[in-house]
Amino acid sequence: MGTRDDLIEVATGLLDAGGVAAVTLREVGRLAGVSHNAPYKHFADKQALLAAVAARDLARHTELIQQAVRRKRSAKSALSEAMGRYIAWALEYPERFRLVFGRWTAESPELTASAEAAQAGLIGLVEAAQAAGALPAGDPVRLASLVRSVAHGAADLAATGHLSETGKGHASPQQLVDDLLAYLQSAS
Amino acid sequence: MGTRDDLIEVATGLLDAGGVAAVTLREVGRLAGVSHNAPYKHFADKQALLAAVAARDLARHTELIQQAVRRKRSAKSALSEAMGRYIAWALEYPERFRLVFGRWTAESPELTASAEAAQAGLIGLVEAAQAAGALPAGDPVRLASLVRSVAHGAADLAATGHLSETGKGHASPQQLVDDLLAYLQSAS
DNA sequence: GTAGCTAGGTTGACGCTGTCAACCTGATCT
DNA sequence: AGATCAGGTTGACAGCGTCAACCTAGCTAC
Repeated sequence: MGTRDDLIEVATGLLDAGGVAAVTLREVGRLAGVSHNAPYKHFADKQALLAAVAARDLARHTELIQQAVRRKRSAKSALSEAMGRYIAWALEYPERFRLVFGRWTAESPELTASAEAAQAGLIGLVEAAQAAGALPAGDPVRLASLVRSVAHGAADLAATGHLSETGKGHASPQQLVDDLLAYLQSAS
Repeated sequence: MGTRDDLIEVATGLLDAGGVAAVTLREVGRLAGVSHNAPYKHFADKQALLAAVAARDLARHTELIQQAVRRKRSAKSALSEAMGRYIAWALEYPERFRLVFGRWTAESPELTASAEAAQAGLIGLVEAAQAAGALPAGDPVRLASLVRSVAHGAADLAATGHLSETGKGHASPQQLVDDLLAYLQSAS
């Protein structure tokens, strides 16, 4: 039971339970039933293990979004749902979210590939929405960045508790994204 | 030279230089010319030291934004500049930015006070822009959250290198904010 | 003026961590 | 059969956060 995937699995559990600080190579080994140094046979580094966790999670999540999107008819509601899933993921697994979108010192090719695939999918959605008249014309890459920034920023602020600081008037991240899409439509 | 403010200063330097992992109580003490345990006379915890760093930085930065905004005439350009400073800060001191807007386990009253002041200032800017017809009507709190989400999301993505992943078509965070403001104006 | 309190500093220890080095073992290839 | 090697082991090391105990200068109360 000391396979590479086992270690990733165990590390993911620890990450969810206690944040990135709780992911310790020794504990990962212990929970996987191997010695404290066994992880070094699969990962050069603690960073490398975390990168593998992030890459697997990002890839799975990206695919999940794309599956859900394929079932939608309206380009606008597909965009909304894609961002909704992004946000829901960030709120349900904030530690994974923070890990995936944190600073990567050693670039993992696995990770960047996943990220690029996600980005490309989003741009496709934006182009479809533009063709349907739900979004204004203009560089779809730039428009996609705008939509993504709102979703990412709202999700991050919400996940860290910095959105509801005023106490009331609390708009959910999903509502903020939908607000943006509505404003964009009325500006197109 | 082992005063509380000295320790905060030293910790901030370490944070900028090598990330939050490089901030070690022992090194802080060493650089401040005191023993490895002296920081415990001023801070209960490493967390408490980091909270103090974040609180001071957030307060200074918030005031810097408000000063700059007071000099502006147009509400819209004031909003743009406020968000611009927010973004510039995030890009220049990404580690401080990440620290300030990360998850806070032990809530520091200093910190939440600063954050609330910043939020209130932004809401005031939005209301002024609405009165000037540069932003659509609607709940100013919600609109402020939207603007803040874009700025925060774009800044975070840019600071972590996740915005320019497509290689080209790179819109700067500031451009994204201005795009949003332009769309909002044409939708008002 | 002296006794006592206290803020701030010190040394030393503890367990935990990431990481390195050395050694072992069973399967696979020649 | 012998070599290679992926994968696992134990043991060590320095650095970390933290706790406990002790020290000391300066202020306060009497």
